[in-house]
Amino acid sequence: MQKTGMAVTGDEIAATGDMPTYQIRAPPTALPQGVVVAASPGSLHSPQQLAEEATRKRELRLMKNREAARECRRKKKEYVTCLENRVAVLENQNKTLIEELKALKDLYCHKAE
DNA sequence: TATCCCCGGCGTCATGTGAA
DNA sequence: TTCACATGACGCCGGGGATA
Repeated sequence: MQKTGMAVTGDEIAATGDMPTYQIRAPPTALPQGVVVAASPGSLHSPQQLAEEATRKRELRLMKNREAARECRRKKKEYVTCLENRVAVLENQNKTLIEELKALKDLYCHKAE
């Protein structure tokens, strides 16, 4: 089973502290190989043809859902990575602010003396 | 080396949701 | 209301580390 390419580059998830705007890929313009477009319902007659049509529809649905599930997992993973990056950024900011506060307190104490 | 356990990825089904 | 798509839940499978 082939893998689809990533829609978002690493740069877009860079730890800037901002939430990235996810780029959703445009839907494929052509059906994958092996998928046969169903004949129009009016051209079906025998029970066998109906059964084949039903099978074709089911396979098409399964294939689309397979792809959708992959894409969904990819996006979820990307989202989690983004959150982890944001956590790291905020932790750094917090550390910096605490140090800054400490420095200001020291300064204030020395001036007060 | 064999076995166990955990984890991540996958396919499928059921269901929610928005658009036509 | 119907349809297509997105996503949560579930079970299965294979890889890799830990242990006897």
